[in-house]
Amino acid sequence: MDLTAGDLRELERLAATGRRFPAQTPLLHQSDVPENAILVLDGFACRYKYLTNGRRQITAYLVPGDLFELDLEYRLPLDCALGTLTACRLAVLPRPDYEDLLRRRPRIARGLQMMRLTEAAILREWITNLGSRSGPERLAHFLCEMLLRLRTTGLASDNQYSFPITQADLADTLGMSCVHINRVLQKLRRDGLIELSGRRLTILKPEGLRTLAEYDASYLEPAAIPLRPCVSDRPAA
Amino acid sequence: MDLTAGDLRELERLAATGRRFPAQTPLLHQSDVPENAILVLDGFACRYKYLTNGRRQITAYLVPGDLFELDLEYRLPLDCALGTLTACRLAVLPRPDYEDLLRRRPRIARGLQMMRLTEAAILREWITNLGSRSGPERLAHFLCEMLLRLRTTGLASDNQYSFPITQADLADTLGMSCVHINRVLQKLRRDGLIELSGRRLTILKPEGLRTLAEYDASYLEPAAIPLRPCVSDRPAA
DNA sequence: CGCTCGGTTGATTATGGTCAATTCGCGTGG
DNA sequence: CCACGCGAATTGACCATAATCAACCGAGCG
Repeated sequence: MDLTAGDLRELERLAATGRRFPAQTPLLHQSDVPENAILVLDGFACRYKYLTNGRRQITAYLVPGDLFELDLEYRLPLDCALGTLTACRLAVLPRPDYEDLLRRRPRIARGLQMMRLTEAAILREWITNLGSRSGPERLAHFLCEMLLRLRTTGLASDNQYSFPITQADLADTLGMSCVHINRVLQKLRRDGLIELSGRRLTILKPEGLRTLAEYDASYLEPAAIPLRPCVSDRPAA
Repeated sequence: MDLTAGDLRELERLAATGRRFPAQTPLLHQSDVPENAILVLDGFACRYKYLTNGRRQITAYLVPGDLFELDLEYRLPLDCALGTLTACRLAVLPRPDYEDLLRRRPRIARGLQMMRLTEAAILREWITNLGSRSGPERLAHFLCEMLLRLRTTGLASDNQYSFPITQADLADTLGMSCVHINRVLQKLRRDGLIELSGRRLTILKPEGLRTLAEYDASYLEPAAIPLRPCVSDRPAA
């Protein structure tokens, strides 16, 4: 992105203000009217919905650099809840500060416009994933997406990244039971595609995983707007 | 919405320019860079993706009043294709006209902002639907959503609407095989919830259908922006 | 040391997919 | 007017994928 030095300073300043939250913390719930924008600095957060039968569906991941936005004009109640998956560091931006930031930093505002397009593309990709792919394909697709998204902020070097997500959360993400997630994970391991030990994921055969998932990354291409300064100097290509 | 008389005239003028397209016509395909915005005046269109295994996933329905938007600043290639489901009448708006319309009609532009929020909410709802609900629940949810969306443009009176969608298309929408769709439809009929004959759907027990689907319409509430003048004077409440 | 959470395993069941044949509705051409 | 043909809907038989239930393991923590 074509952010100015001033824009970047602004983002650095934001990144300094992070508050810590433990894993599995609800931040906002459905039908709340949010008064803060939230920038993820560290850890994974997500949007999710509960059904009355107890099932939970995660509808989006927020990884470092992702922003939970406010709609400016209308104050619509949320259509889904927001919470952390892992321990997180979050920058909490009250509405006035958020509006002010967008006014003062038009290039950042432009970047957010792009981010919205990417977010919608990801949602459509998830619909395709849930509707049209088998268990192993679904999981493979999700892991490929995470790899690319984490790369844009330098959080994935090579083909591995920190992945401290429980299998139960994965199940809620991919619309499967956690027993089944466990078996699908084992299949990917058995096929030598991935290695998942501790809280770190290594993709052993990136090409194989992409083939299995029919992964086409073009929907993410425009996503190269790290709102969070990269940790490493240069994200892996 | 708070559109002015001038805004409405503008929309009326647009609605007069519609071109007709037969059912199942591809309009744009994936990775195209669109040069026209498209307003649906009549019939159903959709966004969809093909996988190489032949499966197709529909990711969004465009019903009369819905707009296929252009992104103004970036000319991103499409992440999914666009085509008609039924015979359609569409207003095709070349990019310059579209940009011009938004410049001249700030209230319409504001309305589109709201539309985008609703679209995203619908996508998240679909993710939940595909990931967390059984066949009958999924179908019921979809039918409830269509009822409400068609009501906003006066295309559903009471609890029935014209529904000329093939079972194969329904299958591609809900991530099931068309054999299964057929059986699920029969179950809803057998349970006295709906009647679907010819190309018309009647919801016999609206409350029952909503209960089955756990349908909560709040994600659609803000959608009351018919870009297409209502046929009837007053959409059903 | 024992508890708890997350991960793993096996057995059983259910939901939904696939294949293949049949029927129905409807428009077309003889 | 009727036979034909085509796409869509329907049905049955069989199979695969994934859910459920229940038990067990293993690491980390108070």
